[in-house]
Amino acid sequence: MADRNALRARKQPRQARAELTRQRILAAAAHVFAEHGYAAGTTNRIAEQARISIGSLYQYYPNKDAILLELVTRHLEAGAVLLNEHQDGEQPESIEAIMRGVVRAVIGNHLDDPKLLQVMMERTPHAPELMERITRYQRERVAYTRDLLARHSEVRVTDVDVAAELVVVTVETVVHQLVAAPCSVDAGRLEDELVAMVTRYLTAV
Amino acid sequence: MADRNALRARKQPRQARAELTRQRILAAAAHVFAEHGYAAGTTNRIAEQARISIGSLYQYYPNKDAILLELVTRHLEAGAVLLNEHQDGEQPESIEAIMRGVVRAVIGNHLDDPKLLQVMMERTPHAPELMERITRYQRERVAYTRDLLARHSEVRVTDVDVAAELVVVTVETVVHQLVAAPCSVDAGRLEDELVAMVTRYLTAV
DNA sequence: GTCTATAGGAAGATAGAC
DNA sequence: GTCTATCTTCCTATAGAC
Repeated sequence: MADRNALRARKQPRQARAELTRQRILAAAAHVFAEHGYAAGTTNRIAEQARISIGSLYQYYPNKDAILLELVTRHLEAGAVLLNEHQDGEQPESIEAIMRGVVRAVIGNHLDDPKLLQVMMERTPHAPELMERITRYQRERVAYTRDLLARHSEVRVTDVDVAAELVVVTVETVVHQLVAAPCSVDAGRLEDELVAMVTRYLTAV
Repeated sequence: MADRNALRARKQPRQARAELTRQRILAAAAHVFAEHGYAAGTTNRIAEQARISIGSLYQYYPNKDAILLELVTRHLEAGAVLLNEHQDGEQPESIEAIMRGVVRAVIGNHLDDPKLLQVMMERTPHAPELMERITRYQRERVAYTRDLLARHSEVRVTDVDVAAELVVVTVETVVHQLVAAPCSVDAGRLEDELVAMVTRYLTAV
């Protein structure tokens, strides 16, 4: 009994430290990838930024892609959380209000680190596991949007499948562009107009 | 006189051959980049595909990025040509017809090699010359679109600057996505709906 | 002008001491 | 469990023969 407690007392701190180290590596990787890109964001630099040795890094992650994969996974999870938060207000809303919520959520999830997002996007075609995860996430969002459009009385489009695909792709990619490239016109205005565009598309007579 | 003609006779074939070799290198590079990506699309592979030695390749291009830069330049030029072709029919057209022409032109310019396009996009943030060229091209298209919207009587948007930026970004990025990722729904339908979306946005009362 | 051979350098990942 | 030192690999670019 006393032995078991002693064992637990020793083991738990170790696992907690390990989890903390993983977090440090992820945070360091996010920083390094954002600053240098994927190729120049070397594992040595990541280890240095995390203040651990390169040998230790490879004890927590088997290779460089695995680090990026976990970053992407967390990014998608955060996105899902933001979207669900907004869905929780279940009162019947206008299409415009719903679309504004979606656009805000997507912007919110991308705003903190646009350059890291760039790296994720540029690496996706080359890492099958990454590709598969992002594709699946996108499919879920399209399916959810399809149901939303099918149910909502304001929606006038003939083919909800095509419309859902178009709306999801449009919001995602346009937001990517807008947060990545600080363009000449005001960002707030562009948000308004993006919402207006998809709303008019979905509700036009 | 005879000497000059002899010189010309010798020189011209050489320049023609040289230009041909450059073309071969570009074609090979397009193929290799599309198949392997930028990093794994090595200069050795490009030379091999072009059936010349690596040493010869470096006599025509100073480095790897210069090859990609010329590919991008030609891609943008081809895009400009396609867009201008459609503008030549100067009869007053509906916004929908104009937008359909633009979307068709962008799709046409991207359809032949979506994967090469991916490589161009992924490399752009890391090569300043590339970035600058693409940014300039985009600015020109936004300016042109702004004037078009300002003149056209069907257009109802309040701020043509914001609208032009949004429309250009939307068409470009959505088309990129759609040609890159063969998605579940029909491509032709998506083209129609993309046209419908921007048209309804621009002409909504 | 085209080639072969290689310099020169950097990156990912591992071995083995502690 | 963490570190240092290094192995292996591979790429860009060049030198120098022909």
